[in-house]
Amino acid sequence: MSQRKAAGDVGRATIRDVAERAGVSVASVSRVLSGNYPVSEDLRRRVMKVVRDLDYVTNAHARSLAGGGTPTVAILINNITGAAFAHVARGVEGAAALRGWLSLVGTTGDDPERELALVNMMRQQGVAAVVLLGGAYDYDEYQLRMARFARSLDAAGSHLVLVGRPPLEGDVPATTVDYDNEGGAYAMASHLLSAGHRRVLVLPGPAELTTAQGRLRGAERAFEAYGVPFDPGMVRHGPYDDEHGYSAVETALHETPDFTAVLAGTDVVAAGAMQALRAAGLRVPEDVSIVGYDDIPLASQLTPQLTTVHVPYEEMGRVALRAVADRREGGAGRRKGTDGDHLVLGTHVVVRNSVQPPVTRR
Amino acid sequence: MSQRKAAGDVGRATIRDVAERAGVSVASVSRVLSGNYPVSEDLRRRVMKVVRDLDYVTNAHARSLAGGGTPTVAILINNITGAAFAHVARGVEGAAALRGWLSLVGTTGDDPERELALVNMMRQQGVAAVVLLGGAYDYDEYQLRMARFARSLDAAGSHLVLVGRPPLEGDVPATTVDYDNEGGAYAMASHLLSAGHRRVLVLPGPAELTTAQGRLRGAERAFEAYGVPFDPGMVRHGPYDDEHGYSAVETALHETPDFTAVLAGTDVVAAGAMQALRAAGLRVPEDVSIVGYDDIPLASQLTPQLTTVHVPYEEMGRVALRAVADRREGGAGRRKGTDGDHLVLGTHVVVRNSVQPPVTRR
DNA sequence: GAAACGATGGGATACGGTTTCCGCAAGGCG
DNA sequence: CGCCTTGCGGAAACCGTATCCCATCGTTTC
Repeated sequence: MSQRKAAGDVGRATIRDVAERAGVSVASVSRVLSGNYPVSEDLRRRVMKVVRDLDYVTNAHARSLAGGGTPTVAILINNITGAAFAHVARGVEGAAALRGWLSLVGTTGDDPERELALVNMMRQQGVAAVVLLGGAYDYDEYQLRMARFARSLDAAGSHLVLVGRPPLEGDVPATTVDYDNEGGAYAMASHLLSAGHRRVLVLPGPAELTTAQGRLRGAERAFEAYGVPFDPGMVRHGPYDDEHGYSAVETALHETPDFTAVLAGTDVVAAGAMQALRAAGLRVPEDVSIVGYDDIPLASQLTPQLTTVHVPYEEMGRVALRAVADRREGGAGRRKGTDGDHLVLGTHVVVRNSVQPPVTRR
Repeated sequence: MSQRKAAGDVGRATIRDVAERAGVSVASVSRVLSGNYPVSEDLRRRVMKVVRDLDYVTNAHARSLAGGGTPTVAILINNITGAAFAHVARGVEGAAALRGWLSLVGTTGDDPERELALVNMMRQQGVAAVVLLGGAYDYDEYQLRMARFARSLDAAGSHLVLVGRPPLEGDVPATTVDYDNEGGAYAMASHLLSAGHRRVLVLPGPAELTTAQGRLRGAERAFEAYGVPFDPGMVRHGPYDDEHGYSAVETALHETPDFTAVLAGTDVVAAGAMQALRAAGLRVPEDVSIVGYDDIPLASQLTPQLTTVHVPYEEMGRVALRAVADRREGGAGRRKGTDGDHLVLGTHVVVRNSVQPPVTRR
């Protein structure tokens, strides 16, 4: 089993092969390729010819070992299938590509364990930054582990960026790019209340997810501001998917059928809710109004088009990448000074056709 | 600017640091960590303690340089926002994670140039395989370049997998995982024809995309089989997005308003078409029937729920990964023999509520 | 015409691990 | 009691590239 340098070796060509074949030193080849050192035209031509002949490409691992290499951002996403996250990822990727950075997407499958494992894996890859997408889990232990990762990434010269979740507590070296989650929910609920709705079915999402908590809080605050008593019995937690929207409405129609509007924690949940109402013979928005959250493309494709809260997901992705890029430029200079560690982007209600003033029913 | 080993060095810890601090040799540390060599319990304990203290992780680049390292699959996707591709990606990632492989997603932004650039970049990364998602462009030059990449990936010990597009012509070392694209379109069109529709607006997608071509061909064959003349004037090409669906229907309502059904090349296009019909005061499916293609979640969230062609996207992703994994196991043994280079998965029509027999209109 | 200098190319070394080859100590057996 | 295994730790040789330092050669200047 001779491993090395068989005559007709099938492995990839190395810089040494190129050098040998061109009759020059490896240093010269490296210089021709990286271009940061003057080389004679003759040498360049000779080397490039061999490079083409051998179809040589430099080994990225070796390059980054030797100090060079392209900065890479890792994007950790719960579910590649989620439209909102996909938009953030696109924002990050676009901004990364602009700077010649590489980006890498990992999927956690909604599993906190896997998320932590991936962060670790990224650390091994020596990425410039890890961007974590989506709501955090509100367990103490989870938060603690996250903080530990932030510190250890920082120690390794990398950096943690949290997108779409609240910042970590305490003095943790992480950047957060967030949006006005609670404010959006407040505005959305106000929209419903000002249309005259009083009995509102609230489907905020999973109870342990920080985004769901914020959206619920925003709704509560709106009720308070309007002087309308908030009935906790009208809140139904559950996953961010259309099945939950469907089943929650189905159950509610039996248990508390007097609601005139549904405040969904997500456009997808709203879509499920809409199906359930229709299956029960109710019209939207004539009989029941519905609003969503996120403003993913689906929102405008539903019938009726969904009134929802617009979240600047793609912009958040761009901002997140810019944050880590800037921090890199700043370098050792002002490491601590201008932390600017918590950026918050605005949200706003997009009014479409899924809300009408309530009518007495049944 | 002293680079190396300052006392309070902030860089990541190396295996040498661990060895020194534990009072053992680097070899011992490596053995403890990789676990493929017997070590005494005492040694293991000592090393592990230091590893924890220093929060050490092995450098993935160095490891893969030295021959070890985790196999990595690169997934190249046109648009991370496209639901169908996202499902394939999820399939690949799931199967990869199962084997302990890493996966990496790159986005081409529908730009053939960038796609080729990314393939090259992946080659540098030394990935085990490159999975290319989505329809190919039907330019000769493009196909040729793809073939070249397939060969050069193969020469570098990697492998190209084409998913959801027809195989490359000639003797090219690439695996193709495809679905019965034309057959699905045939079945879908037949469904419409057997319901009695004769004047059908066809929105296959971009003319230069192979998937769109296949879907159009399937439809034509169905018309032929039913003995119904196929009117090329009813075909409108355009991008795979809802805007195209909307504007195409809008125009068609002026130019050829006698159609009783829309055969969309994609569920998203169907969604756009549905909006346009409704904006024109037409009901779906009472006045006009609509069918889509892909069966992404959107299809069942629309009102009415969309009759469409189910494509096993996630399964395709899994199959694709299995194909490269198997090929790796097979190793040098039977490199050429069992090529099994072209796998085709079945499609089927999913009947929902967007089709009705036609009624005379206007 | 010689010395100083700029432009280039080559050799050696570092990057952070893995792995092979050795050597030493302990244990088993005759 | 001595010799031969067996087990485990240490030194060194790579993996493929970038870069530092030095040698060389052709110019330019005094």
